[in-house]
Amino acid sequence: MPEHEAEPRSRRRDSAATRAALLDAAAELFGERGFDRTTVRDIAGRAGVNQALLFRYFGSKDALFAAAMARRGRELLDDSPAEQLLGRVLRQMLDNESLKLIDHPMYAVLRSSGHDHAATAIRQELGEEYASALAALTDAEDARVRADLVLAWLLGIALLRSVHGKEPLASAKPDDVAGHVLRAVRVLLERADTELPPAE
Amino acid sequence: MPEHEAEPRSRRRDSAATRAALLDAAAELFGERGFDRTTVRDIAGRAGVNQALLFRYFGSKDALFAAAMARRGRELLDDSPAEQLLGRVLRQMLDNESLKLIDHPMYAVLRSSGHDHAATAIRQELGEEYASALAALTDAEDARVRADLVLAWLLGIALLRSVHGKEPLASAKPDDVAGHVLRAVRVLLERADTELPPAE
DNA sequence: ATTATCTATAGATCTATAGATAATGC
DNA sequence: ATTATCTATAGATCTATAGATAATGC
Repeated sequence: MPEHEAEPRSRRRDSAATRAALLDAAAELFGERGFDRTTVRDIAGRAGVNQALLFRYFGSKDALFAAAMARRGRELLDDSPAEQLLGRVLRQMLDNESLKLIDHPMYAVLRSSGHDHAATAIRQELGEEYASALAALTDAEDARVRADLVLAWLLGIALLRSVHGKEPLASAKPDDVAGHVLRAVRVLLERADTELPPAE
Repeated sequence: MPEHEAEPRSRRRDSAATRAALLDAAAELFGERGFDRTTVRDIAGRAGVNQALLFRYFGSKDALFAAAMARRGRELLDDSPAEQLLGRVLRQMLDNESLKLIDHPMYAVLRSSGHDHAATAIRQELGEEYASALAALTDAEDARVRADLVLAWLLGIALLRSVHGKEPLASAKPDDVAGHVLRAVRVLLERADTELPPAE
């Protein structure tokens, strides 16, 4: 009988796999509950390992938070040309079927905001990179301010939809929402080569 | 020597004043640090009273949170006609000089989002009322979705500015920011009688 | 032999309560 | 006498660590 790779807790001793499992579990839980409401035991439990290993591999809860944010945060950013970044982020955020992106660091940011975590530097870095990409879309003098406003909108929409479940926004059709946002953002980012999502 | 009314802790025994002091302190601290990072001892300390009184007057930390949110939340809403609501909220949010509005329940919401507090019902109520007021500004079929998007933008801007201190947005001139937002929002709320703030 | 994993627990919080103390009103 | 306020502490967490156990690699 061959080994089932997918079996949750039949892993051999494998420090790399354990580290990765802890990072996955941490990203999910911090995204769902925020830093304070997530205990190291929750994380270790979801990862299927003992809670002491978390400290062995990451040193502290704070350091694990930072590591979890750093890992996933740059994915979309690195893969997208500036012109398509906004549309892609919107589509990821709004895709109701697969709310799998709940482990995107954005949610951890939303639910853990305003404290001095080790992850503060990483959060700022990511914010700067998103803002830069968006600012490149306009020639306006205050491009960075305009870009920050777009970023703020994205965060606000994620907050209201996924964190607070505000209706009717939470159940609105993704294309409709993205259409509204992209149309309004054109007013902000003048050089209007941001593409709308397909009508149907 | 006459009594100094302003002296922090020279109050006579006055349960109403103590209750009010606890509510004030709670609104401020929940707004600054969020629910989890604010301890009942912090609140009692800022109010200048013993921590046991908090439980005597409110029963639990959760109930105090709810009471603090309920008290201030409806002020601006009740005082503003729908057409001016957005502009006023923006001006309050963006006024750099007086960041006194940090005790507005919006910040407590931003910093304590996503948990099942006793205040959840009140938060939802307030959200509905703001959304209704904004939805009244347009004739569009999906007025409520559009209104939610405006609300999301306001929350996102507050989040990025006051909670994360994102630059250059945090230091941008209030009129510039408000101008951008109101201009873009016109695209969403078609019946465009939302007034811009004075140029200077 | 090495090292991944687990057991057990120290030490530091934090909410909430029971009951004592002290200031007011009749 | 009433009631606002304070003292002291129970009980429940939660992070982090020290040291024991057990699975792998040579």
